[in-house]
Amino acid sequence: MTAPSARRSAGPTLKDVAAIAGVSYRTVSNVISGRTPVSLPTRARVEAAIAQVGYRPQLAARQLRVGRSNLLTLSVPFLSLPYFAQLAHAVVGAAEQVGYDVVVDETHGDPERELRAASGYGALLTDGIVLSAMSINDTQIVAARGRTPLVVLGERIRAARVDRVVVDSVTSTRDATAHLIASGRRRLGFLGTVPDASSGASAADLRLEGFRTALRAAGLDADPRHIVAVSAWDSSAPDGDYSREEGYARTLALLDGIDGIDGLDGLVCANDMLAVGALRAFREAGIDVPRRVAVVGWDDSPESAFTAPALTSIAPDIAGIARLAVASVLRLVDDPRSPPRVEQAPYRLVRRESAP
Amino acid sequence: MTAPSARRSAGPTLKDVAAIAGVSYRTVSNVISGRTPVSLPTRARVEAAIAQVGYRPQLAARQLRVGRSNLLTLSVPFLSLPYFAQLAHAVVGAAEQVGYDVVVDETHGDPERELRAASGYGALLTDGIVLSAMSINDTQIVAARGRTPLVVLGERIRAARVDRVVVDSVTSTRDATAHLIASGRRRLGFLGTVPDASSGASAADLRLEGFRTALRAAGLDADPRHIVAVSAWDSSAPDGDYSREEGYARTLALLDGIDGIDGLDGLVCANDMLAVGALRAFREAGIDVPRRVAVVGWDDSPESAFTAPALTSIAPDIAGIARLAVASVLRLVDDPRSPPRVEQAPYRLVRRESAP
DNA sequence: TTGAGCGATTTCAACGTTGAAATCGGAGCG
DNA sequence: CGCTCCGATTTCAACGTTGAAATCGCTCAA
Repeated sequence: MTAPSARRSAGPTLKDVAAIAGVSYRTVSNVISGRTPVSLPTRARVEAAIAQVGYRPQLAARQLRVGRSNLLTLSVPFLSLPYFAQLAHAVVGAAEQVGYDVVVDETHGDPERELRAASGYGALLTDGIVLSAMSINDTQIVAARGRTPLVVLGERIRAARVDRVVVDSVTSTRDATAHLIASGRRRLGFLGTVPDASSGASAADLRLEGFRTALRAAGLDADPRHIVAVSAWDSSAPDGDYSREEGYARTLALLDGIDGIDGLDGLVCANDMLAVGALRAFREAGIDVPRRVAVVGWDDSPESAFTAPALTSIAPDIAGIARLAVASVLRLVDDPRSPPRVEQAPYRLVRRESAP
Repeated sequence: MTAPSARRSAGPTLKDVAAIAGVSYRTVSNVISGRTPVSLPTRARVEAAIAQVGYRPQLAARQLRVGRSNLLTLSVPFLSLPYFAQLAHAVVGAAEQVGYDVVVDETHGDPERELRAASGYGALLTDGIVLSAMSINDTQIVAARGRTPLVVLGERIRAARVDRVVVDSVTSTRDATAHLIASGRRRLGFLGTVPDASSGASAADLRLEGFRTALRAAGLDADPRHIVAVSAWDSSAPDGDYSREEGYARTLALLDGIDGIDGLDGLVCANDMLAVGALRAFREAGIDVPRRVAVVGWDDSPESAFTAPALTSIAPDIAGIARLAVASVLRLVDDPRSPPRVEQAPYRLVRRESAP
């Protein structure tokens, strides 16, 4: 005997409730929405009927009728990286505040998937998209963008052709670098440039720029051997290239260079994951942090207070980013022709043991 | 001048495409679904028209018609905890494999929010729910459960009244504890019981049970002072009580006891976050891990390979959990009357420096 | 006593899609 | 030459909800 073609779960509808309450189904709708006045006895009967049959509104029908889903899409490279996990946490929270749920998408940093996200996934489901892009630039985003409201996180280009929420990578990394210089470090390195030039000014590029800016301001220069790239985007890496593993491997390679670290006394990392890996490499090599080399990261990921030594890091205001992103995308939902804006979220330097 | 009542974004519909292609809108639908044969020239014209107007299917309408959304809900306590971030990553990936998107909800461990998740959120949106419950038990879940297919992650009760995917907490923690005993540890402690007895056998309780089982098997006994509870659920804690901060504070308190750690030579932690906090406390107190105290965690969170010392931990097969959970919930979607099952996901002990 | 006014309720239509079934048009066959 | 058959296409209705507007039933003022 084959399964009895369980076509629909056949939940109760407004009509079922209405039949029990002895009113028109429109009245049930009125009770639920609360926008139209309903007399007290009627409301009581309807609510009883709703409870009795266990009615639950069918959001698809509502969405079809009113043209809104109260859903947002959040697209990040890797939910498994602490920064993006924190971000998702904050976005889900911020969206909830305004009555929205969040659909999470992961791009793995894949340009094609990021473009697909920017273009709206080829279907209409959510009211807006918050995209944390890592492999595509403004031009590509503008070209791909569809009708769905879109807000992009992270910097690429100054020109405001897309709504963005950014944390100033140049200035923040300059501050972090200046902090090292102020504490007497003179031979600084940078870990985490991305060799792929095609994508334009990535966050890593901007952080490197901030690094150089601080050096220049102090009349210093960086040894090119101390500017360390991570590998290009690789879909096979489970967490991309801004990983602890990558930081560990690159730092080991740096130490294995013919001259060893050759006087390096400070290392600025493009993010905390790389810094965590670097810390381990230094620890294994018996290089004392911060005595011999000071290390700073970027993200202030939750584990940074617990690494050995605890990691000095740039702490972006992730909750602020999330709030701004959600507010921006909802502004676009309300008025699609609202001109693009770039919002800045604050950051601060959190000093811990690795660069006191 | 007020905004021109931007009622709908007015995207093109099947009818618009049909008008341009000179066919009925049903034919356009046929082209898109690909289930009904369409002649080559017609298909070409339709596809051109689709591209021309930038048509994108309205998922709400499809969902209303066919009764499915191809959406799943994942409900976790905190996306900001690595374990749940990993889980979300894995669930999103597993869902994508079968054509589903994932709506993420966070309960903060709040029993009310967990019940709301179990009951299906009072509205019909997604086809099924994967719930990682931390504060409610099987009985409560069964009582609250609504029509929406539900799969629960984590153990509570053996009786299979709800579909579950579990990793055996008792056995795995027994293994971890036995590993400490095998390496010569005799005075073991456990960090992370939850004092709240009302909720029944939580994961922490089961892990404690595994801990005791291993001791008993070795003819050992635990000093009650070495069984350390974390605080009860507290909505104000940003990451709940299984946090690095909590592990740090509780371990410090343990060290501050009148007798200090009093011979403690091994510590089993209910999860990696607590262990990371404990490692820091030991480090600050100058207590060598693993020489003086060996430490094991549970989760094998990504940072555990990079802590100082690297953390020995139980590694649940998170990808496996996710696959089983998605498969289970989809089985329920297909056949709501399918009897509840409990699926076991494997785990392994990953030996690192903290307990070699 | 009647009509205006108003809160409560109902009627009607539409949102965009797909399952089911009807229709169309040409190829193949007796 | 007419009939059947079958692939291609269209027609029809329905999914469950809400905006807009119509209607109902009452109170109150003239």
